[in-house]
Amino acid sequence: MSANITIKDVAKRAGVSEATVSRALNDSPQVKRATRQKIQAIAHSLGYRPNGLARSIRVQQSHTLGMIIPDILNGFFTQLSRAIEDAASQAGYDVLIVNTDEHLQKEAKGINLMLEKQVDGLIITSAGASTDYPKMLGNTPAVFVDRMPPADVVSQYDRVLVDNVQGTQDIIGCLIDRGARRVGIINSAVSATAQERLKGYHRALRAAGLPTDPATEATARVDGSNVPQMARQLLVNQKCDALFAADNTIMTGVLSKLPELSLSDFQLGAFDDNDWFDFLPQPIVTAKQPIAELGRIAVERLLARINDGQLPTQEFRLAAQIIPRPTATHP
Amino acid sequence: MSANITIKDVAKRAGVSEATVSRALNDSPQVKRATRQKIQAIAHSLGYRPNGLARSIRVQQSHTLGMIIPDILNGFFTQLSRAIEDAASQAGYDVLIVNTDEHLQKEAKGINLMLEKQVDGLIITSAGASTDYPKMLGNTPAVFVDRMPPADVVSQYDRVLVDNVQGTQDIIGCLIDRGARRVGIINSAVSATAQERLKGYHRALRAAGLPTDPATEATARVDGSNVPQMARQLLVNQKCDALFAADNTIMTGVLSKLPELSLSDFQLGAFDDNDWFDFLPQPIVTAKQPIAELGRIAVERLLARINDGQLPTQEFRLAAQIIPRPTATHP
DNA sequence: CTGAAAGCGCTAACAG
DNA sequence: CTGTTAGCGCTTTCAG
Repeated sequence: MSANITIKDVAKRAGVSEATVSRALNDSPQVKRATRQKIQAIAHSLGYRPNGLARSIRVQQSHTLGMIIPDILNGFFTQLSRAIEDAASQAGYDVLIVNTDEHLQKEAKGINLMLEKQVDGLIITSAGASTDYPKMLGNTPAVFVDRMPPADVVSQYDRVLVDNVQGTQDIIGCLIDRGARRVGIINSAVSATAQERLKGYHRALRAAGLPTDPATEATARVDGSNVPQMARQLLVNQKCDALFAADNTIMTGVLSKLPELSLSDFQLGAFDDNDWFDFLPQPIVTAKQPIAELGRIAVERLLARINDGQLPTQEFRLAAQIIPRPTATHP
Repeated sequence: MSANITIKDVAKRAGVSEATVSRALNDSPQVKRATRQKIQAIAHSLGYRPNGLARSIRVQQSHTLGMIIPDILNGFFTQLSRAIEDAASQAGYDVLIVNTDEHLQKEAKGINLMLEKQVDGLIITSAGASTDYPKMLGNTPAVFVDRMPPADVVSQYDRVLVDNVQGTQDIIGCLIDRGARRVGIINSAVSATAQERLKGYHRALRAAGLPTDPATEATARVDGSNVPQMARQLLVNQKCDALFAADNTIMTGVLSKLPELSLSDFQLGAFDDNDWFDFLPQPIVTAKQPIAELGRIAVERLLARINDGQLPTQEFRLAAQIIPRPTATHP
């Protein structure tokens, strides 16, 4: 951000006022064709580049969206961020991304940062239910994706999520159809989502007339560090014949433990799909989230709210697609 | 970016001038302790949030770095972006990310965007050798990571890369040590990098006294669409007993084709490592890039250049670490 | 220690 | 169709 050439330089060089240059550069129809072209030519030859900050500050909007995600290394969020970027850029908006590492403090810092950068709106995947979002956000529009805002303020925000209950129920149902009689679950630590997935798990068991057993239900730490040990606990000690991992990270933890357990004849299910699951010897039944859709709707909704702050808030629930995996290629 | 409360509001409320508020908020030592605390309290109670754009425009720097990457879905770049974000934020800089999808046009648009947003510097993983960076960038500092800038302007920019020759040579050498006699390569389309990796491949063959054969050398399309077919060509038609994939994307293409070829007794090597490679039945020898280092150095260097535009440019070559994979766990 | 005033680069009335 | 003027929110001389 060094001594750059400004609108003033162009104006001087073109022998017109700054206002005219501004108009010409913005293709205002109310400037003579000839002048406009001349000005644009001069601007180009001078290597003029508009200062977006100055513009934003003047017009009172940045045309920029902020996005708060907990872990960019997690494939789900990488894809989500990609989807959101695509949708936003199609609407002429840029997006700023901040990683929270699931830390509330980093999240707070990130949100602050974005507000200072004057984003027009925020897309948030919350790192925790304890944050006072209304106070943090002020009147900056926000939509929550993938994770619910804290219960006491849900109704104040739009949210777009996947149907966790149904998705989980489908997976477990599929495992049972294929012969599972004792299904273990390693759930995530994210409260609302975890509850829904647990509910789906229970429903599937009940629907099949199988008993629930607290001994087959475990909850992973947010960093996943205790997952391998839990996998062992459930598959070996508890003799589960199928194991459900409630998300991406958890499934990875499970997979890392499997070789040393050297079991056979058990099934695997997981929420969130990964392309490379196709390459594994052990098939995994997954629920694939409609990530592009999630992103598209979130952006759409956020932009709508930016244009009309009074819009009533809404919840969007999208169905997850079950990928049974052992099919054609996996006999 | 709606009607927010400004420094003026705080000043009025505190009965002081805007200047004093500004000083107080920036912890200037030249404002009386009492006034400062009072002002800060008022600012807080009013929910005042500084307008970063206004500040940036005034002080002529944004404390923001821009990052241009070709594909955020590629694990290598996700990790790289993460590393860069970490390093930058530690230095008090934010980072803006733009995805190019390997499209020169998107890259140009992205760079433009960042410049308009007045980033203080740019970290670029170039999408093509044909771009006229000096013209695009003007005097905004930039460092190139992972991919060389165009040959005619290399010397104008800092670059931080991995030692592709050595890394590849190590992988191929390892495959040969384990018995490979006819090693195929599917190279990437990225020119400079590809040449280096091909060189390493040739060197390893020569060192082992093996012949090179153009029939065992293929080049993937940038989108990887023809990789599966190439894998078939090399492994089946050309009867290679080992296959080297020059990057992440290519390896994925190869893996997707393997099941239907149902071969046995062949080896796999790849540049770029992925955690999930550990879970595959077929071990893969990889060269793992020191991504955190790459990011750290890039940021360090960029910041140094921001502070001193006259700094002589430099090239950093980091060693890739070979992961032989069939070890302890893979007998 | 604090205030008044100028100005970063840009756009939006308001005149002409 | 174009110029003049004012001002977005902030920091920074320069005075006091």
